[in-house]
Amino acid sequence: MQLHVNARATRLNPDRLFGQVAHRLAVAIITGASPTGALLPNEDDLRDEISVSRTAYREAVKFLSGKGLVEARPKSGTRVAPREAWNLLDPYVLAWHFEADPNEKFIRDLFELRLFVEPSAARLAAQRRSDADLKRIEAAFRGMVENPPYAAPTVNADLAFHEAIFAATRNPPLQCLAPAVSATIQWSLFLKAPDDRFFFTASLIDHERVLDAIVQRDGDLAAARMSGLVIDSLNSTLGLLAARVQAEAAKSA
Amino acid sequence: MQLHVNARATRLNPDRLFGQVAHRLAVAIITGASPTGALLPNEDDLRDEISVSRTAYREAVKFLSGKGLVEARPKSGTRVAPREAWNLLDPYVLAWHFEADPNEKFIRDLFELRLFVEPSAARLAAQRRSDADLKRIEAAFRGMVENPPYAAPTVNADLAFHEAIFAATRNPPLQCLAPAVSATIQWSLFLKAPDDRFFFTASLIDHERVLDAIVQRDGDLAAARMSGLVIDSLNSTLGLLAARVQAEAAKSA
DNA sequence: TCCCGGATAAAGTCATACGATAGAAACGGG
DNA sequence: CCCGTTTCTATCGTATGACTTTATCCGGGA
Repeated sequence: MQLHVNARATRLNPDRLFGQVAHRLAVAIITGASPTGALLPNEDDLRDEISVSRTAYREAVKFLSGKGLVEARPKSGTRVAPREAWNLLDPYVLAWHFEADPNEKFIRDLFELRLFVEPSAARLAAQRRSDADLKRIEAAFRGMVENPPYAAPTVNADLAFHEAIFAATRNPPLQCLAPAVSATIQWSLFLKAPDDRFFFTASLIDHERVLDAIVQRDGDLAAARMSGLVIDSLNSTLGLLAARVQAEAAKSA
Repeated sequence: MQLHVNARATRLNPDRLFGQVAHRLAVAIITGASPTGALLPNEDDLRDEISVSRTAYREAVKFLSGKGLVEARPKSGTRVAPREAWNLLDPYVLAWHFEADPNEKFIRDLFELRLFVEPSAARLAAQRRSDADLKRIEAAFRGMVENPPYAAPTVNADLAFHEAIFAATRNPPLQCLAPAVSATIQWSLFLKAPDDRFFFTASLIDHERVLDAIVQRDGDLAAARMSGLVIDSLNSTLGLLAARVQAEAAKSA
């Protein structure tokens, strides 16, 4: 599974060897191909499997250990950490999930988190936004309107819209949740049939209503409308997931 | 500044050399001693400052780059990344902040985030908790009651209480915010005069009321009471911060 | 049976070398 | 004198082999 759109720099530079190794290991872990507790290929044995030096391999492991994906201990080896230890909100970890099949529970959980956070973020944005913030949000919205539905620039504008709202909250830790929101949006658009105009139009209206509330500096209204947006997006995404599951069941039957 | 309590394993093993280097660099970055865009000590020059091989140094940099603290590019050097790129919700990044002076804005921002998230988490916990979840939450509460105020076991029990609530939500991405909540608690207790019994008793009552709502499986009540708990904690912490600032101003005058 | 200590395997650290690349400086043409 | 091109060089990236440290395992002795 490959995502065609990837707005932020949440992807390791593929030119770098260590990045390729990290990506490979991470995807194996997240998809479950390497289950919890599994030993990673021994640092020496690994040279046989993929031709890469210990240096590059070790740097990749260090990178992953910082995200809680692996644990290395002398003598016992380097093992896949239990999922509870993973930093699921890390931008890289979120991005690596796109390489795996869609996990309905995970996507629901992300939407649930989003539903808790993003309306509050919209409230703060409405209250605290500067004119520059507003310009940025408006520009993103215009990008959604003026480009063809589901095209790459449109998706990027959608992501930029939500990111701009987070930026307007002036709360850096809160802003760190923007990648999680982006992930739900990308999942939603990834699952969608690219000719589904109905949802796109509805989504556009949802966005416009949020923007309007932020223009008015009406925090409560912005929060309420953002809730509506997220719920609409969740419902349509869950519908798509169900359809996908059904289609796959029919195909294998 | 040194925090005496550190419940989770959010601290790099200090026995490992690479961990010491990473810690040192991270603290320098977070305190602002190494400002944005500053070049990190050259990989070769660094050997003069602290006697460490390139290997250990590079692994430390890789570790930090995964958290957005630094950016390494061939030739141009390894530079401190802009703060917007930092993953402020990463457990390590949160922990490293304790090595710097308290940053009021940052602590306020964390509390703000907590106020958005934790009441919702409490609601879910009340709705979804298993008996085992409840046992865990109750055990943590007992740990707060039965140990002396502000002692290490008490603090750990406090952290465990909130972590258990997150665990009961059955939402792994949401659980990843537990370290951020823990950080606010640790800041609050760090700033507090260790003989302040008044706040401790009030906090205990707040916790008991939340626990009671979870026992009753009353989601709305749990959310409301958790809001109260967080707000009480925020207010007392801000008071302590103000007192601290005042004391320092008086001392320097 | 339990405890202690050595063997051992794996990660951790070091030193060195070479390759690749982007920026800087030197150079040359207009 | 200015600007584009070339060359140079500093710095990161990768590779390799040796040595150190650490934790587990296992066997011997009390």
